[in-house]
Amino acid sequence: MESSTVTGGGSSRREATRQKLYEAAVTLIAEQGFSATTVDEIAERAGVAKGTVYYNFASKSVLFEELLRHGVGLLTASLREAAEKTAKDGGGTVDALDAMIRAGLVFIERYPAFTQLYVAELWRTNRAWQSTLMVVRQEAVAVVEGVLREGVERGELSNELDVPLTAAALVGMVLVAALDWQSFQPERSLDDVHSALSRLLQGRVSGTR
Amino acid sequence: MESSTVTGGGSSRREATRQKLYEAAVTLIAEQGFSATTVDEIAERAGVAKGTVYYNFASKSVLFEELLRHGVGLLTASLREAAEKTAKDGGGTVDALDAMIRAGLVFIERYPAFTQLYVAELWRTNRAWQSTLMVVRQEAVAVVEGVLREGVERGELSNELDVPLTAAALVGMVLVAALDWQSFQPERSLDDVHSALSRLLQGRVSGTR
DNA sequence: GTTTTTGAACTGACTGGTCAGTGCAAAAAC
DNA sequence: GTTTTTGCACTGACCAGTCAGTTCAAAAAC
Repeated sequence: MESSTVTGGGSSRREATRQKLYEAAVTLIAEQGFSATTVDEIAERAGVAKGTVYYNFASKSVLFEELLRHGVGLLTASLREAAEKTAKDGGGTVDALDAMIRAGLVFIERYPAFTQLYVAELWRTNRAWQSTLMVVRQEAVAVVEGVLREGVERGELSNELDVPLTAAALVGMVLVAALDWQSFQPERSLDDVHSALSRLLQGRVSGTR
Repeated sequence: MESSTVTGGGSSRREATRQKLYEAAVTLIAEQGFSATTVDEIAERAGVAKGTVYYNFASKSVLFEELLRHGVGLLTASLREAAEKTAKDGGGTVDALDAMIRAGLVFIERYPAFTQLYVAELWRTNRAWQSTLMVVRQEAVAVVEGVLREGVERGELSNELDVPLTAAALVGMVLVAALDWQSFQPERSLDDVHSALSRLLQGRVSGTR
């Protein structure tokens, strides 16, 4: 029986184990933080022995770094797809941003633990995995920046717009609103959250109507 | 000389020691996280003996909780003051929001470590200090929600506006933009950041001019 | 003289990482 | 077709080190 090659990685027994370890680690680290999560816990949750963790990953930190890369890879792919699909359907820049907001919300709804963990670690300094985190952050923000920049070039967005800062602000808006939604108002629908953010993006906050 | 710490002024000798401990703890925990920070480190950084930590605080967790309460107290006071001052000067709701954004940025510029730590812990679950965190979060968000709600009542904001979600989104926008600013573009001025966020708030993103 | 701080020793529980050994399915040898 | 070998993936007991929290006599500050 050979490789039913799923995207990017082979599907050996080993790969399945790694996947289980990712899933176990992401939940535990999101809840407790990296340091408070023990390798024993991760192994137990994944249903494997502790030694297996070290057979598959060089160290606890390396497991975490690869988890980060894996997760952000999924996010950027999703954002990029949303932007491209909008462009192909003849939508403008604002439509693309709106589609990316929705894609971001869908991602966070699906992988809340990863999002939580990412936010918690992103601005720490002096950590072993800081360089990985920087790279991975830039990948994600770059997608948003790209759409903004193109919008400015095409005259659809104000040329006074500060691309990097606005990108960060938009990402933050979605991130925090979504985490708050998940944590404190889980009964709300994704559409609710999306329309509230959409309204904010399009400046339809002021005015009585 | 008072260095920038999250604590306000104290009077007794004991209070001074507590402040030194807060200051040491906030930096270390922001950088490394709660679990990775040892009590020995905190004591050393504060320049006191380990025994002093336990003379002043019942435990490491209690020290952390009191730190949280104090820091968020300062933030909410600052936000509230900004909103009230704007109201007194005859500004509208949007002006009040703008003033609060600025107040938030000033706070984050002054206490970056506290902000970082707060964001890192806010959405965690199953932590000992979760209830403290919830209370403290609500205090802060309530200020923003209050201004939004009043704006809707006075017809200055759309009555379709989702108050809690918009409040969370605004807070997130400021938080993430500011942390990104501090971490990745520290050369930018506060005014730069403020005007970019202000533009976003007022929907002056679209359009060429 | 009372409050606060010191500083070093100690405990008991926990943690990241190691390693000799097991299980097993496919390949090789017969 | 049966037996033997190979080597990958996994196991779990074990180790050396670490940390929160305690204790306390003595000093310092007030």
